[in-house]
Amino acid sequence: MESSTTSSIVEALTREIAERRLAPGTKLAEQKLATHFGVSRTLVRQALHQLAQNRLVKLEPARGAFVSAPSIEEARQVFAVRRMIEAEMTRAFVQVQTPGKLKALRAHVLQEKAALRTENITGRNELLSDFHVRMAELLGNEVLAQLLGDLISRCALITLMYQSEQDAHHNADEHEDIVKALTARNAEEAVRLMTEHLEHVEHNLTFEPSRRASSIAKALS
Amino acid sequence: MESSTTSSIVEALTREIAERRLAPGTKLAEQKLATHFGVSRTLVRQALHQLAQNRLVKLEPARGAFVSAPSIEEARQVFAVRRMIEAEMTRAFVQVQTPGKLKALRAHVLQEKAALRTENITGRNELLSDFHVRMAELLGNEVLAQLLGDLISRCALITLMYQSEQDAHHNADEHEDIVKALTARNAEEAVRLMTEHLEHVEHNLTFEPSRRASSIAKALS
DNA sequence: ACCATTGAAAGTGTATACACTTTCAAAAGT
DNA sequence: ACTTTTGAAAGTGTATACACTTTCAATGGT
Repeated sequence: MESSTTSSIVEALTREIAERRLAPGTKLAEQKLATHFGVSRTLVRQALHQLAQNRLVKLEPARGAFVSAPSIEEARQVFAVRRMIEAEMTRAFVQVQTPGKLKALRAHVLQEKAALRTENITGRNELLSDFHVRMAELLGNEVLAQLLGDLISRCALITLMYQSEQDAHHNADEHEDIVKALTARNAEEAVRLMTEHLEHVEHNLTFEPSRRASSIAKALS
Repeated sequence: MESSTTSSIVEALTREIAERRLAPGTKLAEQKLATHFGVSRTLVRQALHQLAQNRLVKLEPARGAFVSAPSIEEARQVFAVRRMIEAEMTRAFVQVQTPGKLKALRAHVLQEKAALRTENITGRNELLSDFHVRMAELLGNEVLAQLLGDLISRCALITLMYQSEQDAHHNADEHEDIVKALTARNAEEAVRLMTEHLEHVEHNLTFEPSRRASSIAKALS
Protein backbone atom coordinates (compact mmCIF):
# COMPACT_ATOMS: atom_id res chain seq x y z
CA MET A 1 0.00 0.00 0.00
CA GLU A 2 1.00 3.63 0.47
CA SER A 3 1.33 6.40 3.06
CA SER A 4 0.79 4.73 6.43
CA THR A 5 1.29 5.98 9.92
CA THR A 6 0.43 3.74 12.85
CA SER A 7 -3.01 5.26 13.17
CA SER A 8 -3.89 4.63 9.55
CA ILE A 9 -2.99 0.97 10.03
CA VAL A 10 -5.19 0.88 13.13
CA GLU A 11 -8.03 2.43 11.18
CA ALA A 12 -7.67 0.06 8.26
CA LEU A 13 -7.63 -3.01 10.48
CA THR A 14 -10.48 -1.69 12.60
CA ARG A 15 -12.62 -1.27 9.55
CA GLU A 16 -11.80 -4.73 8.27
CA ILE A 17 -12.54 -6.36 11.61
CA ALA A 18 -15.72 -4.38 12.31
CA GLU A 19 -17.07 -5.30 8.91
CA ARG A 20 -16.13 -8.92 9.46
CA ARG A 21 -13.89 -9.06 6.47
CA LEU A 22 -11.32 -10.44 8.87
CA ALA A 23 -13.00 -13.29 10.70
CA PRO A 24 -12.59 -13.70 14.46
CA GLY A 25 -9.62 -15.92 15.20
CA THR A 26 -7.68 -14.88 12.11
CA LYS A 27 -4.00 -14.61 12.84
CA LEU A 28 -2.51 -11.20 12.15
CA ALA A 29 1.10 -11.96 11.29
CA GLU A 30 3.33 -8.94 11.67
CA GLN A 31 5.58 -9.34 8.67
CA LYS A 32 2.73 -10.03 6.28
CA LEU A 33 0.86 -6.95 7.41
CA ALA A 34 4.08 -4.95 7.29
CA THR A 35 4.75 -5.78 3.66
CA HIS A 36 1.09 -5.27 2.81
CA PHE A 37 1.14 -1.76 4.26
CA GLY A 38 4.65 -1.08 3.05
CA VAL A 39 6.10 -0.36 6.47
CA SER A 40 8.31 -2.15 8.96
CA ARG A 41 7.10 -4.51 11.65
CA THR A 42 7.66 -1.75 14.19
CA LEU A 43 4.62 0.22 13.08
CA VAL A 44 2.49 -2.88 12.68
CA ARG A 45 3.36 -3.95 16.22
CA GLN A 46 2.35 -0.56 17.56
CA ALA A 47 -0.95 -0.80 15.71
CA LEU A 48 -1.61 -4.30 17.00
CA HIS A 49 -0.93 -3.24 20.57
CA GLN A 50 -3.37 -0.38 20.21
CA LEU A 51 -5.99 -2.70 18.76
CA ALA A 52 -5.41 -5.06 21.67
CA GLN A 53 -6.23 -2.29 24.13
CA ASN A 54 -9.43 -1.65 22.16
CA ARG A 55 -10.17 -5.38 22.46
CA LEU A 56 -10.29 -5.77 18.71
CA VAL A 57 -7.44 -8.24 18.75
CA LYS A 58 -6.08 -10.58 21.35
CA LEU A 59 -2.33 -10.74 21.90
CA GLU A 60 -0.98 -14.13 22.89
CA PRO A 61 2.57 -14.03 24.19
CA ALA A 62 5.10 -15.37 21.68
CA ARG A 63 2.23 -16.59 19.51
CA GLY A 64 0.98 -13.41 17.94
CA ALA A 65 -2.14 -11.33 17.43
CA PHE A 66 -5.54 -12.79 16.62
CA VAL A 67 -8.81 -11.12 15.71
CA SER A 68 -11.02 -11.22 18.81
CA ALA A 69 -14.06 -13.46 18.99
CA PRO A 70 -16.30 -11.53 21.34
CA SER A 71 -19.16 -13.42 22.93
CA ILE A 72 -22.85 -12.71 22.92
CA GLU A 73 -22.58 -12.61 26.68
CA GLU A 74 -20.17 -9.69 26.42
CA ALA A 75 -22.60 -7.85 24.15
CA ARG A 76 -25.32 -8.39 26.74
CA GLN A 77 -23.10 -6.89 29.42
CA VAL A 78 -22.15 -3.92 27.28
CA PHE A 79 -25.81 -3.14 26.69
CA ALA A 80 -26.59 -3.54 30.37
CA VAL A 81 -23.94 -0.94 31.12
CA ARG A 82 -25.22 1.35 28.39
CA ARG A 83 -28.71 1.20 29.85
CA MET A 84 -27.34 2.11 33.27
CA ILE A 85 -25.36 5.05 31.98
CA GLU A 86 -27.83 6.36 29.47
CA ALA A 87 -30.83 6.17 31.79
CA GLU A 88 -29.06 8.49 34.23
CA MET A 89 -27.66 10.58 31.42
CA THR A 90 -31.15 11.15 30.07
CA ARG A 91 -32.43 12.09 33.52
CA ALA A 92 -29.55 14.54 33.93
CA PHE A 93 -30.15 16.01 30.48
CA VAL A 94 -33.67 17.06 31.40
CA GLN A 95 -32.22 19.11 34.26
CA VAL A 96 -29.81 21.09 32.10
CA GLN A 97 -32.06 21.17 29.05
CA THR A 98 -31.90 24.46 27.11
CA PRO A 99 -33.40 25.52 23.76
CA GLY A 100 -29.95 25.49 22.20
CA LYS A 101 -29.19 21.94 23.29
CA LEU A 102 -32.55 20.68 22.14
CA LYS A 103 -32.02 22.37 18.82
CA ALA A 104 -28.72 20.57 18.42
CA LEU A 105 -30.37 17.21 19.09
CA ARG A 106 -33.22 17.94 16.71
CA ALA A 107 -30.70 18.91 14.05
CA HIS A 108 -28.95 15.61 14.61
CA VAL A 109 -32.17 13.64 14.20
CA LEU A 110 -32.81 15.50 10.95
CA GLN A 111 -29.35 14.50 9.78
CA GLU A 112 -30.17 10.90 10.62
CA LYS A 113 -33.35 11.02 8.59
CA ALA A 114 -31.51 12.56 5.68
CA ALA A 115 -28.90 9.80 5.86
CA LEU A 116 -31.66 7.20 5.79
CA ARG A 117 -32.50 8.33 2.31
CA THR A 118 -29.00 7.54 1.08
CA GLU A 119 -27.40 4.20 0.44
CA ASN A 120 -24.44 4.75 2.73
CA ILE A 121 -24.98 2.14 5.42
CA THR A 122 -21.79 2.82 7.36
CA GLY A 123 -22.41 6.55 7.59
CA ARG A 124 -26.01 5.97 8.55
CA ASN A 125 -25.12 3.74 11.46
CA GLU A 126 -22.43 6.08 12.62
CA LEU A 127 -24.96 8.88 12.83
CA LEU A 128 -27.37 6.70 14.76
CA SER A 129 -24.69 5.95 17.35
CA ASP A 130 -23.55 9.53 17.44
CA PHE A 131 -26.93 10.61 18.76
CA HIS A 132 -26.04 9.08 22.10
CA VAL A 133 -22.56 10.54 22.17
CA ARG A 134 -23.94 13.93 21.23
CA MET A 135 -26.22 13.86 24.25
CA ALA A 136 -23.24 13.24 26.51
CA GLU A 137 -21.34 16.09 24.90
CA LEU A 138 -24.26 18.46 25.30
CA LEU A 139 -24.31 17.52 28.96
CA GLY A 140 -20.84 19.04 29.06
CA ASN A 141 -19.20 15.83 30.21
CA GLU A 142 -16.41 14.82 27.86
CA VAL A 143 -15.42 11.88 30.01
CA LEU A 144 -18.94 10.52 29.67
CA ALA A 145 -18.97 11.20 25.95
CA GLN A 146 -15.77 9.30 25.37
CA LEU A 147 -16.79 6.42 27.59
CA LEU A 148 -20.03 6.06 25.71
CA GLY A 149 -18.22 6.23 22.40
CA ASP A 150 -15.95 3.41 23.52
CA LEU A 151 -18.86 1.27 24.66
CA ILE A 152 -20.72 1.83 21.42
CA SER A 153 -17.76 0.97 19.23
CA ARG A 154 -17.34 -2.13 21.35
CA CYS A 155 -20.89 -3.14 20.47
CA ALA A 156 -20.11 -2.59 16.83
CA LEU A 157 -17.47 -5.25 17.13
CA ILE A 158 -19.24 -7.69 19.29
CA THR A 159 -22.38 -7.85 17.29
CA LEU A 160 -22.80 -6.24 13.96
CA MET A 161 -24.55 -2.96 13.70
CA TYR A 162 -25.79 -3.42 10.25
CA GLN A 163 -29.49 -3.47 10.64
CA SER A 164 -32.33 -3.54 8.21
CA GLU A 165 -33.47 -0.27 6.71
CA GLN A 166 -36.64 -0.68 8.72
CA ASP A 167 -34.70 -0.94 11.98
CA ALA A 168 -32.76 2.15 11.08
CA HIS A 169 -35.95 4.13 10.53
CA HIS A 170 -37.33 2.82 13.78
CA ASN A 171 -34.16 3.98 15.52
CA ALA A 172 -34.39 7.49 14.19
CA ASP A 173 -38.04 7.67 15.17
CA GLU A 174 -37.20 6.61 18.70
CA HIS A 175 -34.53 9.27 18.88
CA GLU A 176 -37.13 11.80 17.83
CA ASP A 177 -39.50 10.64 20.56
CA ILE A 178 -36.76 10.93 23.14
CA VAL A 179 -36.06 14.49 22.10
CA LYS A 180 -39.76 15.29 22.42
CA ALA A 181 -39.84 13.95 25.98
CA LEU A 182 -36.69 15.93 26.79
CA THR A 183 -38.32 19.05 25.37
CA ALA A 184 -41.35 18.50 27.58
CA ARG A 185 -39.00 18.09 30.54
CA ASN A 186 -40.68 14.77 31.16
CA ALA A 187 -37.73 13.01 32.77
CA GLU A 188 -39.32 9.67 33.56
CA GLU A 189 -40.87 9.36 30.12
CA ALA A 190 -37.55 10.20 28.49
CA VAL A 191 -35.74 7.61 30.61
CA ARG A 192 -38.35 5.00 29.77
CA LEU A 193 -38.06 5.74 26.06
CA MET A 194 -34.29 5.63 26.16
CA THR A 195 -34.24 2.34 28.02
CA GLU A 196 -36.72 0.78 25.62
CA HIS A 197 -34.78 2.18 22.68
CA LEU A 198 -31.59 0.48 23.87
CA GLU A 199 -33.47 -2.76 24.40
CA HIS A 200 -34.72 -2.57 20.84
CA VAL A 201 -31.26 -1.93 19.48
CA GLU A 202 -29.87 -4.83 21.47
CA HIS A 203 -32.50 -7.28 20.31
CA ASN A 204 -32.20 -6.28 16.71
CA LEU A 205 -28.49 -6.97 16.61
CA THR A 206 -27.66 -9.84 14.36
CA PHE A 207 -24.50 -11.67 13.63
CA GLU A 208 -23.83 -11.04 10.01
CA PRO A 209 -22.65 -13.55 7.47
CA SER A 210 -18.96 -12.99 6.78
CA ARG A 211 -18.23 -10.89 3.75
CA ARG A 212 -15.88 -11.73 0.95
CA ALA A 213 -12.24 -11.66 1.89
CA SER A 214 -10.54 -8.28 1.75
CA SER A 215 -7.15 -7.54 0.28
CA ILE A 216 -5.74 -7.66 3.78
CA ALA A 217 -7.25 -11.09 4.33
CA LYS A 218 -5.58 -12.22 1.12
CA ALA A 219 -2.25 -10.81 2.22
CA LEU A 220 -2.47 -12.86 5.39
CA SER A 221 -3.11 -16.20 3.75
CA MET B 1 17.45 -1.81 37.97
CA GLU B 2 16.74 -5.47 37.24
CA SER B 3 14.21 -7.86 35.69
CA SER B 4 11.80 -5.69 33.70
CA THR B 5 9.15 -6.57 31.23
CA THR B 6 7.05 -3.83 29.69
CA SER B 7 4.32 -4.32 32.26
CA SER B 8 6.68 -3.95 35.17
CA ILE B 9 7.85 -0.64 33.73
CA VAL B 10 4.23 0.44 33.36
CA GLU B 11 3.56 -0.53 36.96
CA ALA B 12 6.61 1.26 38.27
CA LEU B 13 5.80 4.47 36.42
CA THR B 14 2.12 4.25 37.34
CA ARG B 15 3.03 4.03 41.00
CA GLU B 16 5.39 6.96 40.76
CA ILE B 17 2.88 9.12 38.94
CA ALA B 18 -0.11 8.20 41.11
CA GLU B 19 1.91 8.99 44.22
CA ARG B 20 3.02 12.28 42.70
CA ARG B 21 6.65 11.45 42.97
CA LEU B 22 6.77 12.37 39.30
CA ALA B 23 5.15 15.77 39.02
CA PRO B 24 2.70 16.53 36.22
CA GLY B 25 4.50 17.94 33.24
CA THR B 26 7.71 16.05 33.93
CA LYS B 27 9.31 14.90 30.72
CA LEU B 28 9.81 11.15 30.49
CA ALA B 29 12.86 10.79 28.25
CA GLU B 30 13.07 7.35 26.70
CA GLN B 31 16.80 6.76 26.90
CA LYS B 32 17.06 7.89 30.50
CA LEU B 33 14.25 5.59 31.54
CA ALA B 34 15.77 2.78 29.46
CA THR B 35 19.12 2.95 31.20
CA HIS B 36 17.40 3.34 34.56
CA PHE B 37 15.40 0.15 34.03
CA GLY B 38 18.26 -1.59 32.26
CA VAL B 39 16.37 -2.24 29.04
CA SER B 40 16.29 -0.82 25.54
CA ARG B 41 14.19 2.12 24.42
CA THR B 42 11.88 -0.35 22.70
CA LEU B 43 10.35 -1.55 25.94
CA VAL B 44 10.21 1.93 27.41
CA ARG B 45 8.36 3.17 24.34
CA GLN B 46 5.84 0.36 24.65
CA ALA B 47 5.30 1.24 28.29
CA LEU B 48 4.87 4.94 27.51
CA HIS B 49 2.31 4.20 24.81
CA GLN B 50 0.35 2.08 27.24
CA LEU B 51 0.48 4.80 29.86
CA ALA B 52 -0.73 7.27 27.25
CA GLN B 53 -3.82 5.16 26.61
CA ASN B 54 -4.43 5.13 30.36
CA ARG B 55 -4.10 8.91 30.27
CA LEU B 56 -1.25 8.86 32.73
CA VAL B 57 1.10 10.49 30.26
CA LYS B 58 0.59 12.66 27.26
CA LEU B 59 2.48 11.89 24.08
CA GLU B 60 3.47 14.89 22.01
CA PRO B 61 4.63 14.00 18.50
CA ALA B 62 8.38 14.28 18.07
CA ARG B 63 8.60 15.94 21.48
CA GLY B 64 8.18 13.06 23.83
CA ALA B 65 6.13 11.84 26.76
CA PHE B 66 5.08 14.05 29.66
CA VAL B 67 3.34 13.22 32.91
CA SER B 68 -0.29 14.29 32.54
CA ALA B 69 -1.66 17.27 34.41
CA PRO B 70 -5.30 16.32 34.78
CA SER B 71 -7.71 19.10 35.60
CA ILE B 72 -10.10 19.42 38.50
CA GLU B 73 -12.82 19.69 35.87
CA GLU B 74 -11.94 16.23 34.62
CA ALA B 75 -12.17 14.84 38.14
CA ARG B 76 -15.62 16.39 38.48
CA GLN B 77 -16.69 14.68 35.27
CA VAL B 78 -15.30 11.33 36.30
CA PHE B 79 -17.23 11.49 39.55
CA ALA B 80 -20.39 12.55 37.74
CA VAL B 81 -20.07 9.44 35.59
CA ARG B 82 -19.37 7.25 38.60
CA ARG B 83 -22.51 8.51 40.29
CA MET B 84 -24.54 7.72 37.19
CA ILE B 85 -23.17 4.22 36.88
CA GLU B 86 -23.09 3.30 40.51
CA ALA B 87 -26.59 4.57 41.27
CA GLU B 88 -27.99 2.21 38.67
CA MET B 89 -25.59 -0.53 39.68
CA THR B 90 -26.80 -0.31 43.26
CA ARG B 91 -30.42 -0.43 42.14
CA ALA B 92 -29.68 -3.49 40.01
CA PHE B 93 -27.81 -5.16 42.86
CA VAL B 94 -30.89 -5.10 45.06
CA GLN B 95 -32.74 -7.10 42.40
CA VAL B 96 -30.21 -9.90 42.21
CA GLN B 97 -29.26 -9.77 45.86
CA THR B 98 -28.58 -13.18 47.42
CA PRO B 99 -27.24 -14.24 50.83
CA GLY B 100 -23.98 -15.33 49.22
CA LYS B 101 -23.40 -12.02 47.48
CA LEU B 102 -24.20 -10.04 50.61
CA LYS B 103 -21.82 -12.23 52.56
CA ALA B 104 -19.06 -11.45 50.08
CA LEU B 105 -19.65 -7.72 50.46
CA ARG B 106 -19.73 -7.96 54.24
CA ALA B 107 -16.49 -9.90 54.16
CA HIS B 108 -14.98 -7.13 52.05
CA VAL B 109 -16.06 -4.44 54.51
CA LEU B 110 -14.47 -6.47 57.32
CA GLN B 111 -11.25 -6.60 55.30
CA GLU B 112 -11.40 -2.83 54.93
CA LYS B 113 -11.80 -2.35 58.65
CA ALA B 114 -8.90 -4.67 59.32
CA ALA B 115 -6.75 -2.72 56.88
CA LEU B 116 -7.64 0.50 58.66
CA ARG B 117 -5.81 -0.80 61.70
CA THR B 118 -2.59 -1.13 59.75
CA GLU B 119 -0.28 1.57 58.51
CA ASN B 120 -0.39 0.53 54.87
CA ILE B 121 -2.05 3.52 53.22
CA THR B 122 -1.81 2.24 49.65
CA GLY B 123 -3.33 -1.12 50.45
CA ARG B 124 -6.03 0.50 52.50
CA ASN B 125 -7.13 2.76 49.66
CA GLU B 126 -7.04 -0.06 47.18
CA LEU B 127 -9.45 -2.02 49.33
CA LEU B 128 -11.76 0.97 49.64
CA SER B 129 -11.92 1.31 45.85
CA ASP B 130 -12.29 -2.41 45.38
CA PHE B 131 -15.58 -2.38 47.23
CA HIS B 132 -17.16 -0.70 44.23
CA VAL B 133 -15.55 -3.03 41.73
CA ARG B 134 -16.57 -6.04 43.82
CA MET B 135 -20.21 -4.96 43.60
CA ALA B 136 -19.97 -4.87 39.82
CA GLU B 137 -18.39 -8.31 39.76
CA LEU B 138 -21.07 -9.75 42.01
CA LEU B 139 -23.63 -8.37 39.58
CA GLY B 140 -22.02 -10.72 37.10
CA ASN B 141 -21.08 -7.96 34.71
CA GLU B 142 -17.36 -8.04 33.96
CA VAL B 143 -17.62 -5.21 31.47
CA LEU B 144 -19.06 -3.02 34.18
CA ALA B 145 -16.45 -4.15 36.66
CA GLN B 146 -13.61 -3.26 34.38
CA LEU B 147 -15.12 0.04 33.36
CA LEU B 148 -15.52 1.01 36.98
CA GLY B 149 -11.99 -0.05 37.74
CA ASP B 150 -10.72 2.17 34.95
CA LEU B 151 -12.74 5.14 36.15
CA ILE B 152 -11.56 4.69 39.70
CA SER B 153 -7.91 4.46 38.75
CA ARG B 154 -8.43 7.57 36.69
CA CYS B 155 -9.63 9.34 39.82
CA ALA B 156 -6.57 8.14 41.60
CA LEU B 157 -4.47 10.04 39.12
CA ILE B 158 -6.54 13.11 38.79
CA THR B 159 -6.86 13.80 42.43
CA LEU B 160 -5.00 12.03 45.10
CA MET B 161 -6.57 9.22 46.97
CA TYR B 162 -4.65 9.64 50.12
CA GLN B 163 -7.18 10.69 52.58
CA SER B 164 -6.99 11.23 56.28
CA GLU B 165 -7.43 8.21 58.51
CA GLN B 166 -10.72 9.72 59.57
CA ASP B 167 -11.96 9.87 55.97
CA ALA B 168 -10.96 6.28 55.46
CA HIS B 169 -12.95 5.18 58.50
CA HIS B 170 -15.89 7.22 57.30
CA ASN B 171 -15.65 5.49 53.92
CA ALA B 172 -15.70 2.02 55.41
CA ASP B 173 -18.68 2.95 57.57
CA GLU B 174 -20.57 4.19 54.55
CA HIS B 175 -19.82 0.95 52.74
CA GLU B 176 -21.26 -0.89 55.71
CA ASP B 177 -24.44 1.20 55.62
CA ILE B 178 -24.83 0.52 51.91
CA VAL B 179 -24.58 -3.22 52.50
CA LYS B 180 -27.24 -2.94 55.19
CA ALA B 181 -29.62 -1.17 52.82
CA LEU B 182 -28.90 -3.81 50.17
CA THR B 183 -29.64 -6.55 52.71
CA ALA B 184 -32.96 -4.91 53.52
CA ARG B 185 -33.69 -4.78 49.79
CA ASN B 186 -34.27 -1.07 50.24
CA ALA B 187 -33.25 0.03 46.75
CA GLU B 188 -33.89 3.74 47.01
CA GLU B 189 -32.14 4.01 50.36
CA ALA B 190 -29.15 2.10 48.99
CA VAL B 191 -28.98 4.35 45.94
CA ARG B 192 -29.19 7.44 48.12
CA LEU B 193 -26.41 6.19 50.38
CA MET B 194 -24.20 5.29 47.42
CA THR B 195 -24.71 8.67 45.77
CA GLU B 196 -23.96 10.51 48.99
CA HIS B 197 -20.95 8.29 49.57
CA LEU B 198 -19.51 9.21 46.19
CA GLU B 199 -20.16 12.88 46.87
CA HIS B 200 -18.26 12.57 50.13
CA VAL B 201 -15.34 10.86 48.44
CA GLU B 202 -15.24 13.52 45.76
CA HIS B 203 -15.29 16.42 48.18
CA ASN B 204 -12.66 14.94 50.41
CA LEU B 205 -10.21 14.60 47.57
CA THR B 206 -7.29 16.90 48.04
CA PHE B 207 -4.36 17.74 45.89
CA GLU B 208 -1.42 16.51 47.84
CA PRO B 209 1.88 18.26 48.24
CA SER B 210 4.46 16.62 46.03
CA ARG B 211 6.55 13.98 47.71
CA ARG B 212 10.28 13.75 47.72
CA ALA B 213 11.78 12.88 44.38
CA SER B 214 12.00 9.18 43.61
CA SER B 215 14.97 7.39 42.12
CA ILE B 216 13.23 7.58 38.77
CA ALA B 217 12.82 11.34 39.12
CA LYS B 218 16.53 11.56 39.82
CA ALA B 219 17.33 9.47 36.77
CA LEU B 220 15.36 11.88 34.64
CA SER B 221 17.08 15.05 35.78
C1' DA C 1 -1.14 -47.63 11.34
C1' DC C 2 -0.02 -44.69 15.25
C1' DC C 3 2.61 -41.96 18.33
C1' DA C 4 6.95 -39.61 19.70
C1' DT C 5 11.12 -37.01 17.98
C1' DT C 6 13.36 -33.56 15.78
C1' DG C 7 14.92 -29.92 13.06
C1' DA C 8 14.16 -26.42 9.79
C1' DA C 9 10.92 -22.57 8.66
C1' DA C 10 8.29 -18.95 10.36
C1' DG C 11 7.31 -15.76 13.76
C1' DT C 12 7.66 -13.03 17.96
C1' DG C 13 10.48 -10.25 21.43
C1' DT C 14 14.14 -7.11 22.25
C1' DA C 15 18.16 -4.44 21.01
C1' DT C 16 20.48 -1.56 18.02
C1' DA C 17 21.16 1.62 14.05
C1' DC C 18 20.18 5.57 11.60
C1' DA C 19 17.47 9.48 9.81
C1' DC C 20 15.01 13.36 11.01
C1' DT C 21 13.15 16.82 14.46
C1' DT C 22 13.37 19.59 18.37
C1' DT C 23 16.03 22.26 21.65
C1' DC C 24 19.11 25.52 23.21
C1' DA C 25 22.83 28.28 23.62
C1' DA C 26 26.43 30.81 21.38
C1' DA C 27 27.49 33.78 17.48
C1' DA C 28 26.16 37.27 14.24
C1' DG C 29 23.59 41.10 12.83
C1' DT C 30 20.87 45.39 13.73
C1' DA D 1 20.92 45.68 24.50
C1' DC D 2 17.88 42.95 21.57
C1' DT D 3 16.59 39.96 18.00
C1' DT D 4 17.95 36.54 14.43
C1' DT D 5 20.75 32.90 12.83
C1' DT D 6 22.87 28.70 13.23
C1' DG D 7 24.77 24.41 14.44
C1' DA D 8 25.73 20.91 17.65
C1' DA D 9 23.54 17.99 21.30
C1' DA D 10 19.72 15.45 22.60
C1' DG D 11 15.73 13.10 21.50
C1' DT D 12 12.08 10.91 18.83
C1' DG D 13 10.43 7.90 14.81
C1' DT D 14 11.20 4.03 11.93
C1' DA D 15 13.87 0.23 10.07
C1' DT D 16 16.74 -3.51 10.65
C1' DA D 17 19.27 -7.23 13.12
C1' DC D 18 19.44 -11.00 15.95
C1' DA D 19 18.09 -14.24 19.66
C1' DC D 20 14.64 -17.11 21.22
C1' DT D 21 9.99 -19.53 20.78
C1' DT D 22 6.47 -21.71 18.36
C1' DT D 23 4.87 -24.48 14.51
C1' DC D 24 4.67 -28.26 11.57
C1' DA D 25 5.90 -31.74 8.69
C1' DA D 26 9.23 -35.34 7.85
C1' DT D 27 11.55 -39.00 10.21
C1' DG D 28 12.06 -42.87 13.13
C1' DG D 29 10.42 -46.09 16.55
C1' DT D 30 6.76 -49.15 18.46
